[in-house]
Amino acid sequence: MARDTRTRIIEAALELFSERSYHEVSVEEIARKAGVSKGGLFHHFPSKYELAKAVFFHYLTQWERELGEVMEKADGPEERLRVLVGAMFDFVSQNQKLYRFFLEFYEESLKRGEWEEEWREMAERYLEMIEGLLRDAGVENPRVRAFLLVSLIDGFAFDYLFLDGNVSVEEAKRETLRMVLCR
Amino acid sequence: MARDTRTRIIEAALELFSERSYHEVSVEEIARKAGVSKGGLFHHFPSKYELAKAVFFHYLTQWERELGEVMEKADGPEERLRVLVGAMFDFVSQNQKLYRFFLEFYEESLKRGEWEEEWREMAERYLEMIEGLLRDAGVENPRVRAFLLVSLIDGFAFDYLFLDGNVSVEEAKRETLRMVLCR
Amino acid sequence: MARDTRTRIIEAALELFSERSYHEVSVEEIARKAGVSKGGLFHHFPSKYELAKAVFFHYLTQWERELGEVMEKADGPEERLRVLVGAMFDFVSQNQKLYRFFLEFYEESLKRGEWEEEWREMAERYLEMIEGLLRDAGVENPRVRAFLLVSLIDGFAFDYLFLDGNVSVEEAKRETLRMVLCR
Amino acid sequence: MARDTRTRIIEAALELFSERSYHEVSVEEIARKAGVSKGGLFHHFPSKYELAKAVFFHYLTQWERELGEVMEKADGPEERLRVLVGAMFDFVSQNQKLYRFFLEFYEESLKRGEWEEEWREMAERYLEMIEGLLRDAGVENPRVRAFLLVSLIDGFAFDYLFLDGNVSVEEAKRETLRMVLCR
DNA sequence: AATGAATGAGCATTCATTCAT
DNA sequence: GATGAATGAATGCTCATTCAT
Repeated sequence: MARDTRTRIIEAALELFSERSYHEVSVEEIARKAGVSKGGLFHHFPSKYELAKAVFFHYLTQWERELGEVMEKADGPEERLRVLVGAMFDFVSQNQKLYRFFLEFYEESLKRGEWEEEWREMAERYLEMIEGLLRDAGVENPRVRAFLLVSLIDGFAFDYLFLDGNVSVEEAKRETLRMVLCR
Repeated sequence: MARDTRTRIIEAALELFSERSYHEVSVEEIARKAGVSKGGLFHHFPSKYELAKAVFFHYLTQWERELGEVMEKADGPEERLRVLVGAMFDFVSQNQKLYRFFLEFYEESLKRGEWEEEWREMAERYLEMIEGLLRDAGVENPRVRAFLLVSLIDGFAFDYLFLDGNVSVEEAKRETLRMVLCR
Repeated sequence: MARDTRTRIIEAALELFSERSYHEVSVEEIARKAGVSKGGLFHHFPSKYELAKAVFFHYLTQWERELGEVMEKADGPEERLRVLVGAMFDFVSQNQKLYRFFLEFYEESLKRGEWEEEWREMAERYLEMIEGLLRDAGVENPRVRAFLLVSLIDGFAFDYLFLDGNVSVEEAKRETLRMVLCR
Repeated sequence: MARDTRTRIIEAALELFSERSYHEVSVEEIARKAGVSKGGLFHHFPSKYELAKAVFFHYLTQWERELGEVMEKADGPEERLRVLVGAMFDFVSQNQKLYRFFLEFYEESLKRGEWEEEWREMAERYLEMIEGLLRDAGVENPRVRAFLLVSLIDGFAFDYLFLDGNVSVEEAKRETLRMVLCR
């Protein structure tokens, strides 16, 4: 029951955070959508920020699991990279607004001076994984390229939101892969 | 005199919007910093949003002018592209937070259903300019690449803010250019 | 107009703080009583606590003025002491609840770590004045007695509130004076 | 077992009420400190106020017992008075904040319109005891003096909290005794 | 042009208390 | 006896905006 409510709240929050920004969504609204009272929500999460954190981790974990599954099936660095880039673009374009929430929460936590270590480590792990793939694929400067690939995806999430229709996701995947593997 | 006050407000707003997010900066604060009363500010700008718009255009215009000047001195598409990419990275890394405001305002205007023709045209002009350079440089799929280049820069602005130290801007310029020109 | 509102708020606050405790009186209530909106109240005072501070000083100043006037008319240390003790008891018994607010605010400021020099000095000045009178009257240990006299008044304010009917203020004045001047 | 929990709750509550004010200490906090659930606490006490009442009586009883023991050993009214005053000052200065809780609870109960009778009787008994000692010691107006002595102690509890360092407790005892016995 | 007093809706959070289990 | 999930009312405070002067 408790677990249920908690999950219901997280899901309601995610749905709302995906539509509007962190500051635009009120706790009241989340509670209403989850079918709990405001007090009930605060019984499960000590603050709006902590709720956002829970939402973030809930879906980050899920995303990491999905990514892992997809990549296991791929052979060789280039193929794995292709799968990775494909998954990243798919995620970004299918969860446009959710991605925005991720970036937004990222910032909010920075502002609170929380967590710098954890973020850095998480980002580092992520970057190193991509760097490894690029190195195995024989790319020069794999570190820099890994960083730029991540930037490209993050920026795409942003721009695709506003400029969509201009470019197809499939084309974007293909060109990105070509660019990133360029010798 | 009127002109002066207006400009002073815009400058104060920019400074604050460069440090904290749109919603975190209050009109009161902007007015105080500009040395005007709140009423005075609203005399010049009908709303906070319109002020943000003015700030945005003020600096966008300036940025376009600067970019134009720099690019005029460059010969040939590749050289011009090099100059352009260099200028974009410089701007982004030297005005990290300001860039965030640009993206933020971009969104705010979307929310208001104000993504008017004017803006689309601006973005289109920007993309076309880059697309033209890439085409002249003999790159395949110049349209997609132009979009991805812009995405890369936007994402870099975001990520560089949090992950800086990982990658040098100069290296980022070089690799980006190599990738974007990759045949 | 502004001054008017400010004063009206202070007066409304005082009236309420005299009836119920600091934490029991809500800002909303004060605003309503003063005929202002909550926002209006916060325009004049940045926080509930700062409003309380203003109330405190408003009446402290008034009390000091009144006390000064009364004491000027008295000759000789004993006579001045008699007048002082009389005024203190009168104030305390005529403004029972107000006195409670003073003590309460005193505490609140302590809690905020705001017991600044200013306050210590005020208390010191007060104690020294009484100490001086007692010394001039030839009392031993005038410092300790001054402190105990103040304590007695403060405690009387408290106890008189609950136990009144037991003791007449006039008798209390007379005995207090006798005790404090005891050789 | 039931008894144990009850006592544990009372002790936890006292400890917290000694540090912060009645309204600042939450039921949740008391429960946590006592190692009970909130529901468990409410199982033993129907409301926060009733818990406070229990705390109050628990310690009042203890205090009366201790005071009784100490005074039994003293001979003659003056000696007994000396012991009493000494014990009162010691208690007040060693349990500064606890004393505040007593006064605070006193008020809270007044506010609830509860108990006026009981308080009055308790206070009456207390005052009469002191009055008796003073009368036996040959003091004039023993009733008024008893009241003023109690006021002095109550006020001292308050002021000592803020102005300590100014006066030593031992000196305060001595002077108080001298004053109260003054003929 | 400019001031700043005033508004009102909105927000995150707290907390004593209830109740099904 | 005991738990802890849930409630709902209350609270201090923020802020873009309006308007009389």
